[in-house]
Amino acid sequence: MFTLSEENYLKAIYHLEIDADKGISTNAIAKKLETKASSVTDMVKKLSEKEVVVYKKYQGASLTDFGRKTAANIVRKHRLWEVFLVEKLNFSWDEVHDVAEQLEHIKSPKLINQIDAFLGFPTHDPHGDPIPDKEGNLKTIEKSLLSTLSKNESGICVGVNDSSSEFLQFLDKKGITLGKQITVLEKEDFDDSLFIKVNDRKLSVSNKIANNLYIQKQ
Amino acid sequence: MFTLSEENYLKAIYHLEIDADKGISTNAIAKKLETKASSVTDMVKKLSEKEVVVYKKYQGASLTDFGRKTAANIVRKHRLWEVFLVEKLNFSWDEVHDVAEQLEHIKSPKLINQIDAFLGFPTHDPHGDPIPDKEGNLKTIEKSLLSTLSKNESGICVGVNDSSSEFLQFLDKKGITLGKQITVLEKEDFDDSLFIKVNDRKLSVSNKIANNLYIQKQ
DNA sequence: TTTAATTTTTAGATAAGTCTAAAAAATATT
DNA sequence: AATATTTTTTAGACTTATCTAAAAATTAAA
Repeated sequence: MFTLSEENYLKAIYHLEIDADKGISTNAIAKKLETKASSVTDMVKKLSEKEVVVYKKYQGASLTDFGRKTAANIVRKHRLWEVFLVEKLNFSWDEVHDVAEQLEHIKSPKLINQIDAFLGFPTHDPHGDPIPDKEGNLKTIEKSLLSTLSKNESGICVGVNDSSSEFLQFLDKKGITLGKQITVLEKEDFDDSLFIKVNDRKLSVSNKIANNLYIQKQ
Repeated sequence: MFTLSEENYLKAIYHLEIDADKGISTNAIAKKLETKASSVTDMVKKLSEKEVVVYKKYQGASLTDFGRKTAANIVRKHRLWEVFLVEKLNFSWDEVHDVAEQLEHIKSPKLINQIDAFLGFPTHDPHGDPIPDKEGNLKTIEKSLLSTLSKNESGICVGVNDSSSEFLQFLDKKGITLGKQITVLEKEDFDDSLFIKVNDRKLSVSNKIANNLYIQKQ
C-alpha cells in the first residue's frame, strides 16, 4: 500500500513518462509537484526500494511495470470520479479537478468498480482524456491538435491539452465542448490564428487556443 | 482547516459526548481511537489551541460550539456517503463503514451538497443513525431498545446500536432490516431472550441482540 | 579541454503525529 | 488519613515528508 505522497509521485512520473524517452529528471518531477529537488531525490529512493521505480543517481526515474500499473490505477480513479461529478452531480468540467485529486486516493476496489458500472463503463473523462482499464491499458484515439488542421478540414472536438479552469471556461464561453464539430475556414499566417466554424457560428481563435484543442479528423 | 488526524479526534469526542455529562477522559478517547493516552494529551492540547475543544489538565476534553459543528459536519459526510454507497452503488449495510471513514474527509462543500440532493435529502443513514443538517443539528426520533418492549408490544425496526459487520450480517440472515415490523411474542425471564415475530416468521433472539436493536413503538 | 553553469545529491534541520517510560496528579482502598 | 492503584501528563525518541544550504556530479560554453 502507498501513502498519499507516494501516490502523487507515482502519478507525476506516470504523466511525465507519456512523452519522454529517458528517465524523468529530478527537476521535472519537482516542478510538476511544486516541491524541491532534494525532496524528490529522497522520495524516488524510497519508491525505488518499494520497486515501483527504477532509479540510478543522476539518471532520473522511470516506472517499473508494477509502478506503472499502480499509477494507472490512480489515474483511472481520478478520471472515473471526474465523470461521476460531471454526469451525476452537475459539476462543470472546470470544477472537477481538485475534488478528483482527493477522491483518487480513496482505497476501495469495490467502490471504484461500482462507480465504473454506475457510469456505464466510460472510456474518456470530461476533458477527453482516456480512462485506463483495470489492467492499466488505455485506448488512445486518433487525434490532432486543432492547430495542425489545414484550411477546410473539419473534425470533432475530442479533448483538451490544457485543462485549467481558465481555459475550460473560455471554451464554454465560445460554445466549444467535447463532441462539437469544428471546421477550419481560414488560417492566418501572420499570427497563426484560425477562423473556425462551431455551432454554425464563425469565430477567430488564437494559436494558443488551437494548440490546446484536440480534434478527431473526419 | 483540519488535518485527517484532527478530524478523527473531533469525531471521536463528538460521539463520546452523546452520552456523557462531563469532559471526555483522555483514556476514553485513546480507547476509541486505538491510540495511547499520551498521544491524546498532545492532540487535545493542539485542538484546544485551535478553539475546537475546551481542555483543562486532568479534566478531560469537551467540544466548543465551533468544534461540535465541525465534528457534526464530518459525521454528516460519513452518513451521507453511507447512504450513497447503499442506495446507488449496491453496497450492503455491513460494507459501508470503512469506505465512509475515508470519504468523510473529502473537502468540497459542493460535493457533499450535491450528494445530499442526489440522494433526496435523506435524514438517516443505512443503520438508522440520523444525518446532521448543515448546521449540525440532528432530528432524533423516538426509539427504544427492543429489549425494553413488553410482551405483545410491537414496532418498527429503526436502528442498530452496534453496527459491526458481524451483527449486521446476523440481522440479514434473520431477515431483520430497517423498516421491518417486529412484535414481541414472549419474554423469557431465565436469560432475557425474546421470542419475536418478523416477516410472519417467529424466532428467538438473545438479550444481546435485543440490546442492540432500536424499535419505534407503535 | 578547461571553465562556467546547471542539476542533483547529501547533510542536517524542522514539523506533525506517534510511541515508551517515568513522573505527577487524581481516585480508590484499607 | 495514609497507602495503593489508576489515570494523566511530561520528557524524550522515532518516522515521514518536507526544507535550506552546501557539496558533488553532470552538462554547456568559451
